[in-house]
Amino acid sequence: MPARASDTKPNPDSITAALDVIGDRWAVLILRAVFRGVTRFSAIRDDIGIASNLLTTRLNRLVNENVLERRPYCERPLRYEYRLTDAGRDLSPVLISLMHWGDRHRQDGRVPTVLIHDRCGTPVRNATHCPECACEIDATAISSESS
Amino acid sequence: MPARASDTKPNPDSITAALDVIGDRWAVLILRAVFRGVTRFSAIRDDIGIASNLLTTRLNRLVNENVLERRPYCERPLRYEYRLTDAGRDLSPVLISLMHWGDRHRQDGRVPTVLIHDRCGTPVRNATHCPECACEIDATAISSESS
DNA sequence: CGAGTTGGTTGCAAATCGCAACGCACTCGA
DNA sequence: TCGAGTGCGTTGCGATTTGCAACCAACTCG
Repeated sequence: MPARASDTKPNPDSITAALDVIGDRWAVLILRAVFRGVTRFSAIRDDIGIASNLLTTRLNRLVNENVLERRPYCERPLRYEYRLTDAGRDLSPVLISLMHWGDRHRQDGRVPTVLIHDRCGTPVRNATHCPECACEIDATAISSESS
Repeated sequence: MPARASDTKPNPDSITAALDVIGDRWAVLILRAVFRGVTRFSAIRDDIGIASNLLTTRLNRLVNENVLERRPYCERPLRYEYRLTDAGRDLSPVLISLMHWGDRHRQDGRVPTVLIHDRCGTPVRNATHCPECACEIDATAISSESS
C-alpha cells in the first residue's frame, strides 16, 4: 500500500545522487549560464564571478558527470566551449523550479521572469501535475510508491 | 520581443536568491527529511548523517529564511520540531525535480520512485507544462520575458 | 616585435567542514 | 533520591575547501 509521501522515503539515493552533481552552488550557477548560452570559460567566469581555479574544477566535474560536454569551437587557436548534454538539458526543471521559488518568495521588488511557450504564447507553469486530471497537485496530495 | 530562454537571462537574482537558502547540500537533505516527516533534531541528524553543529546552523538558517518553523511538540520536557512553512512547502518542485533527474540519469539499478496522485492513482509528472496546450514542454520550446 | 585574449595553474590566508567530546535540562526506574 | 538515559545542542580542533591574486603558455593581431 502506498504511504504518504510525507512520511516515507522518496528514494533517498536519487536526490543524493543528483546532489553529487549539482549540490554545489557554483554548479547551479554554471548551468544557469550555460542554459543562457554563456558557454566559454572566460565568459562563464565573468558572468557568475567565480575564480578560475574553481571554475576549472567545477567544469571538469560536470563534464565527468556527463552533464556538460567540452568541445572545440575554434581550431586555430584551439578554443573550447561547454555544451549541455542530454542529461544536462534534463536539469532544466531544477533550475526553473528554483527560479520560480525565488520569484515567488524572494522577489524583493524584482520583476518575476515569465517563461512563454513558443507555440501559443501562454506563460508556462512548472509544477507537479497529473496528466490524467490535467490539474496541478500540491505536495500534500501525493503519495509515494517504490516501483 | 521575447528572446530565446537559452540566450537571455532568466532573472539571475531569483536563482541566486533561492540558492542562498537551499544552495547547500545539507539544506536540501534536511528539507528532504522534513518532507518525509522527519522533523526532530536528533531524527534529522540520524537520518541524513549530519554533524550536530552543522545541523544547528542549517536549521537556524532555514528558520531565519522562513522555510522551516521551530515549534514545541512537547511541553515537559520542552522539545521542538521543525515544520515546513508555506514557503518551505513550495520547495517541493525543486526536490521532486532533483529526484526525477536522479532516477533518470543516476539510477544505478535502483528502483525509481513513483509519486501517485491520491485522487486518481495516476503517476504524477513534474515538468514544465503549458496550461493552454495541456502538454509538456522541453527547454528548447521556451522563451523568456521580463515581466 | 609587443600587447592582448583565452584558458587555465599555482600559492596562500581565511573560512568552513566533520568528528568527537562535553554540557544542560529533563525523565524514568529502582 | 540517585544514577542512567534521552533530546538538543555547544565547543574545540585538525583537515579540507574556498576566494583572491599572481603567474603562465599558446596563439593572434597590429
